[in-house]
Amino acid sequence: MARKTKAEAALTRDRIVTCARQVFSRDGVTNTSLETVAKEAGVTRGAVYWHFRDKADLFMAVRQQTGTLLRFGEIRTGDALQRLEAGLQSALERLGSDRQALETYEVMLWKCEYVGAFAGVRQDLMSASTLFLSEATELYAEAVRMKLTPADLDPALAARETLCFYAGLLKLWLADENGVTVRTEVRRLIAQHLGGRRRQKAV
Amino acid sequence: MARKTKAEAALTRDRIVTCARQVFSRDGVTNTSLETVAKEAGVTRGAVYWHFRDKADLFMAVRQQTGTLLRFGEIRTGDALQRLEAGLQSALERLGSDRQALETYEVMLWKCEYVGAFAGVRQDLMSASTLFLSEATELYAEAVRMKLTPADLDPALAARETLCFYAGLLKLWLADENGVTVRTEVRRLIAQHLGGRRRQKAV
DNA sequence: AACTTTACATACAGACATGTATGTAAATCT
DNA sequence: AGATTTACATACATGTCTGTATGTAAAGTT
Repeated sequence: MARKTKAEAALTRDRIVTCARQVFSRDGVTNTSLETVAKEAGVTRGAVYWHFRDKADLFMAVRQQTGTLLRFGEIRTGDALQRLEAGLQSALERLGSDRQALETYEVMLWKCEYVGAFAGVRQDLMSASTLFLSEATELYAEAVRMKLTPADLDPALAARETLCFYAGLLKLWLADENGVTVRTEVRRLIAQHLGGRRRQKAV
Repeated sequence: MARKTKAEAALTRDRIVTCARQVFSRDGVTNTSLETVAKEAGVTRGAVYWHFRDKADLFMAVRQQTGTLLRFGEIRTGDALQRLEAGLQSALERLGSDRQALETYEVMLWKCEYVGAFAGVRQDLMSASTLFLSEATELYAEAVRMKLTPADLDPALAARETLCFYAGLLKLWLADENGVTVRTEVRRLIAQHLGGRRRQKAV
């Protein structure tokens, strides 16, 4: 068969990643054969093995193609607590509107077994958590300095609690297709979570 | 081979479930063959297929053998907020001390793909969430009645936030083998989460 | 223009998993 | 005590997946 140009090859690679994401999110990572991914992408396993070492490698590419859902750095308006809230809100909104992000997180949180070659990926996720923690801790520290919160709020601890809240919210949101637990209340939930940090007026 | 008595058969079944849990938590559900489980339990696949219809059925048995981690009903001392806190604390403590519970939740949260025959299991988990919500909502409602919280606290919403917190905490706790995110701070985290609900003294 | 490398498709070999069918000796039932 | 069922072990039939080796025609290089 005719050899493709570099640009065409890049497109092929991208198609493989996109199809892998879709198939993974439908059938689960382990249950997906590279043959299925290849067929979906209109190529053979040869192409898949050319672009990726194995399934784990392909999975990494899926993650990278989507990137990070939550970036506090992109939020620039409002006080520290508002920026925290806006960060969470925009992450969850993206889940609802961005199909690629939805599929990727569905795979990562519900359709993947973090075992063997994938155990490293879990470490990766924990690194993301660490990053979240440092950003959120900094924001909470700023909130304390600005006296937005009670003075005794521990920024690191608050950040950890927010991380737990966020991790659980993501996972439950994805599973809550019928809107019985959290999906219909995301906005209020996030607002409440951050609102609880804010200094109370009185008793 | 000699037929076993009913009691012996029950022991065999139990051994299979126990070994399945261990192997699942080591290799992941999908990557585990029933042959491996059988060998580990000192039987053949024949025994496994006698006691369980297929792997999904066996997985259900693993879950049932361990049961629920969190039971607010068992907590009887303290006010409503304290009972909520004690429930969460005891659940997390059990993860640290009860190896069976640890393995089971490790499988459910990190080593299982909720796809195909397992999609139903995810619905099951959501039912558990619903149960959590109704219990927690009731406790928060009681807390409001007893004026332990600000009067405008919405019990249902607070319960949902606590559910998210709990779900994320479980998942992160399991992944945090090095204690870099939440494992070393669980007690304080839970205390803080519930403490945040309590009516503030003053500003 | 010849040479080399790329981007795949095709072919091959081996391993492994699943479900079912069948065999069987002892436990349980009547 | 004989008939029946149980609790498995064994055997079979089949499908599937992986990794690699090899082929190839055009893209890219010198």
